[in-house]
Amino acid sequence: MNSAKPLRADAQRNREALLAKAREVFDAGGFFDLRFDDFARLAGVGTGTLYRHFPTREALAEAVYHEEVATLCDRARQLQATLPPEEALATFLRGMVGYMDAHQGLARTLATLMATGSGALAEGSRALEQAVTDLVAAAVKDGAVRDDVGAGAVMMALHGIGAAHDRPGWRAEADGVITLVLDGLRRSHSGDSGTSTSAGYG
Amino acid sequence: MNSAKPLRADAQRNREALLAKAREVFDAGGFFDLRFDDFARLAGVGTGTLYRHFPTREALAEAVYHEEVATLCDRARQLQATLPPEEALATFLRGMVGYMDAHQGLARTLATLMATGSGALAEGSRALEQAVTDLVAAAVKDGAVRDDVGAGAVMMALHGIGAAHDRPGWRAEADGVITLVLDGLRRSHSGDSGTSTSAGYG
DNA sequence: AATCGAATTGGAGGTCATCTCCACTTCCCA
DNA sequence: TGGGAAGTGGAGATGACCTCCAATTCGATT
Repeated sequence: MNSAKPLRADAQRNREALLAKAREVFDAGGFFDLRFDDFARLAGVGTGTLYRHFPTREALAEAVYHEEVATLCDRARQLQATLPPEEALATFLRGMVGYMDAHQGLARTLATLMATGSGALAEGSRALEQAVTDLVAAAVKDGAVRDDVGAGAVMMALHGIGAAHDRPGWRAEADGVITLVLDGLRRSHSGDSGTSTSAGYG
Repeated sequence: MNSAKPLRADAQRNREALLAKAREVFDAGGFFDLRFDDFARLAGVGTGTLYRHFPTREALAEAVYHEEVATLCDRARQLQATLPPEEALATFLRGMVGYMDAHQGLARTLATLMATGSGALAEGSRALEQAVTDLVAAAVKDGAVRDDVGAGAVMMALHGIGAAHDRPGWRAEADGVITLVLDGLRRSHSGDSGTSTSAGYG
């Protein structure tokens, strides 16, 4: 996956400096308020260098995001290996909220990128989604969770939590969403939840 | 609420033209791909006029959004007046999904504006949230719905649904989220849902 | 260690969307 | 119908984004 070309020493150094500064700015939440040119200066390189390493703002975000996602995915696998399925899922989702709480700036940045539809996060998103899908699948197989609602719904809920990072009572409400999702998932697939599709808006 | 100054006839006409064209572009989903100046031309007015009426892109969005939200809020009140609380809530949420499905471009635009944190939607958001809050409150009072998770959580879920408008299986997954939320809400507030807050990420 | 080709740098300047400004036009009241 | 206030629109200033290439730095070779 990560291949092709051994970077020269100074290039490597600059790349590192850019990533480090980017992570810093991300967590501060000011990623989109900063002129991209100024960001280069902040990191101590010229604009040309910045653009050489990261052709767009999104590419830079993707690079940072990548590491974070890798951490989260590892955590998911670890939970899945050590806890009963339902508990693994619950712990992971609760943990995601905690993670976002601790990295609000990142959450904001990601939400913006998502909404912008940049597509730069496609790979990372897929990785995270795969982790969630696996957790849900295991819980379903275990019989602990209904099978008529896909993991995509859980992703949407997480997405909403991240996107709403700036609401006043964020943490409590985010925990509330997770509670609803988990309790909703646990409910044995009883007949009528009223999945009728037409309500006449329009 | 809408007060202060009686617009001159031509001004009124231009304003109308701008709003009409805006609604058109919104639903087509291309609101952010269009140069703002070109939009003025599209509507048949000069850029100066556009900026006079709507100082920013967001202001224009807000103006369009306003009418849509009013419709939705009316619908909510109507449901609340004619259906039992729980059913009113369920019908409203299902209806929201249907509405977004029918207005995907609008959904995308709103999601982008939300994430951008423009704040332009603050008023409309509050109105919608009030409607949801009322629906939930009624259902809680009726005993049909748990009282330990606020309406904010439901808003977050809706937010997530809107923000993810471009996912492949959107409609099915969106319905899934609503199902989870409704079933989660119905569940009698049983002791442990594991609302522990620290899972050791960050 | 000194040389040289190749990789990398960095910032000056081109490009383009946003927004302002004001000379002109349109409207409406007396 | 005339006067003046309200509104118009587009030319051009502003500023962010990105490209390009002369100068520099690296590291392999002798």
